[in-house]
Amino acid sequence: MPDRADKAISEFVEQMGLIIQSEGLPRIAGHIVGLMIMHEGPFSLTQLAERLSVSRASISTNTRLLEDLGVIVRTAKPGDRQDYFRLGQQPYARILRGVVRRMRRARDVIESTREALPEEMADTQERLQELDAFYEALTESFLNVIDAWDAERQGSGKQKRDGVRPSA
Amino acid sequence: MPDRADKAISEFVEQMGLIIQSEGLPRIAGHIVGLMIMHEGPFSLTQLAERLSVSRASISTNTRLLEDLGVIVRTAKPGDRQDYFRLGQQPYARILRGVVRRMRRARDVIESTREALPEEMADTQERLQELDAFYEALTESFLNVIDAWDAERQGSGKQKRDGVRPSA
DNA sequence: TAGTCCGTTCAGTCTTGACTGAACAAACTA
DNA sequence: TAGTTTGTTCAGTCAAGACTGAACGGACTA
Repeated sequence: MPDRADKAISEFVEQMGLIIQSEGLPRIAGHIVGLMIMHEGPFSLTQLAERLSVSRASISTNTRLLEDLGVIVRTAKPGDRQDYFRLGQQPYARILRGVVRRMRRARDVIESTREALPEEMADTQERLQELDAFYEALTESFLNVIDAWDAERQGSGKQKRDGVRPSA
Repeated sequence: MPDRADKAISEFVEQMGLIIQSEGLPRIAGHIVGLMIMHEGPFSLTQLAERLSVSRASISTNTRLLEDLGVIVRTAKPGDRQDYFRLGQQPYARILRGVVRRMRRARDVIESTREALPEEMADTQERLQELDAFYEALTESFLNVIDAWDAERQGSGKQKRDGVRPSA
């Protein structure tokens, strides 16, 4: 493999750390995802720790986190006691779902604030309403992207839902 | 004003700090925006510092930041040497534009990585392509929300653009 | 001119949370 | 049984960056 490619790969892994970090996840989680995009794997916990030069404790914590998000999956090899990890299905959509959850929580805050306000504060109510509408539009837009992604990539599934979606 | 409303207001300001923080901005910036949603203002720098119980230095830094983003605007009162601040037009869309900028930078990383990889790594290329396509879909979706918002709220402007947008 | 009011900037402090090392439990091996 | 291997957990360390206090420059006033 040419030198240039090697450098590009390690740089990509590094950068994915920063990108993921800006989505609110630990940097090492990004490194793991980045490495798995570069090399299909699967990787054992020890391999990940060595390859990324971080402690096994960190890998354990972050693989657990990514596993909970559904971004990576834990697999096994017959006759091998180690756990192995590789990217799951639609890993990026999974990360996006986390963002949607955050927005839902924000809307809860907005809603409960509105309820507690007296009617006199009409203009405040209006500004809150506007903020809420913005979040709603954004959420809707996100879910559409996720759906389209599912429908297109999931293969034969044909999982596409219709326009109205369950709000829960 | 009833006690309950008071409590709801300060809690909202507090929560907006956390929400904005999760978008990668300082907490105090969120407090400022939250306060301005609750009370139209405008507020002077000193008023903001007192109301939020933080130093004037912090307010100066964060108003500057929000002003650069276009989220708030600096205004003046005749015969008053102080600067005053209030929410700008489409403040939420402005914040979103920052997110779009981040995604554009991520796509640059992806693109330059792909260029540096040899053709042998076909499956890696494919995974990168998939990640890039995801970002593209997301960016497109964001810009649609922003456009729709502009068109609807900007008033009579009728600024809505057609489907294809300038990629720069 | 001296004095006051503003906003900005910068060095330093402090808080948050990522990361590590070590201890541990469970599952296996000899 | 004792000894490995493997993954997890937790107290402690460390680094990034938000926030503060103090000093500064510019604009105004008397």
